[in-house]
Amino acid sequence: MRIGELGWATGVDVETIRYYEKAGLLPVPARQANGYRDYGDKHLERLAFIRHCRVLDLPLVEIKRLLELLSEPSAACDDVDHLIEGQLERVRTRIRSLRALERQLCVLRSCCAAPQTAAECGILHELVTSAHHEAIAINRAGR
Amino acid sequence: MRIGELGWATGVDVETIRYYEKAGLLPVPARQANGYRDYGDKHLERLAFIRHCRVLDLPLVEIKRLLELLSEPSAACDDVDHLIEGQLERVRTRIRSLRALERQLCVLRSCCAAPQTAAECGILHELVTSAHHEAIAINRAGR
DNA sequence: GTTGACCTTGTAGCGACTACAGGGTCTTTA
DNA sequence: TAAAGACCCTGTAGTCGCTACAAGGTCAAC
Repeated sequence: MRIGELGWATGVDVETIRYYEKAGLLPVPARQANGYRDYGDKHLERLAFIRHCRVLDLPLVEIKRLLELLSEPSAACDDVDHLIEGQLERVRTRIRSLRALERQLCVLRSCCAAPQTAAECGILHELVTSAHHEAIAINRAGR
Repeated sequence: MRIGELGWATGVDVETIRYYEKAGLLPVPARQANGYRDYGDKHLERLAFIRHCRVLDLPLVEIKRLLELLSEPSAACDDVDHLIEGQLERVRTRIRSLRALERQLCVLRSCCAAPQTAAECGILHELVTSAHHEAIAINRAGR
């Protein structure tokens, strides 16, 4: 099948497919007589795998490693554990960080009482004040 | 003060400060006789503001808008509400997405029973299977 | 004078795409 | 047959927000 069909089958943009090929994630495919790329089931399965890993937010370099392990059936699979554990930890850290950010934004939003001018804006006032306090704190902490 | 001192006072890297200046977030500063940038309190406060907004994960383009509003005291501040609401919504969406991702990764991690080879790896097996099912689902949904 | 910290401008790179530009191929329709 | 539109190709550049050089200048301390 041609690249558009592969993209249609996997939900991956054709330009992204070409990018993955260039990045070494997808093997160079055969070509039709007119120069068009010609993909088979192997590419389809491999690209679906890559996409699934991307949905899991795994970086390409780690996806590459997983693909290597898939092609080395006798290799030890502790790398796989480590990759997934690492990713899980990153996700958890990010959730905590975003939770804190959500709380801050909620506080900030509550500074807004009613439509008014920028000069009277509670949110802007709070942003400026918080920034000022943070700069002072940095100075005290010796950054 | 020179750029290093400004960076020290705000916790922002000197290269990032120069980047912000180039991006139009910071006004072009005065220069000392030796060509070094010379910053005053105005720049300090402004950069602290920018940094604080970055901590809130606001994109630079929105920070720029907020800075504009700060310099137009008579402008209506509903833009500020919109920016903060928008950011809050983005953060919440991202949290939900990461939560789902966390659950997936936990399921995936539980596929790992013991150290074994890649051929027997429960995680890899699950990744491949899930990718396959997703590709089929995409076909059914007409993507 | 030397050394090391700091400064300058300009360019390039990171990660993961995404969007052209310029040109070729193929099918359908008038 | 020609035109139009969809699809394809390679190569380059851009997005976002930094971050890291390269090459060279400035300054203070030793």
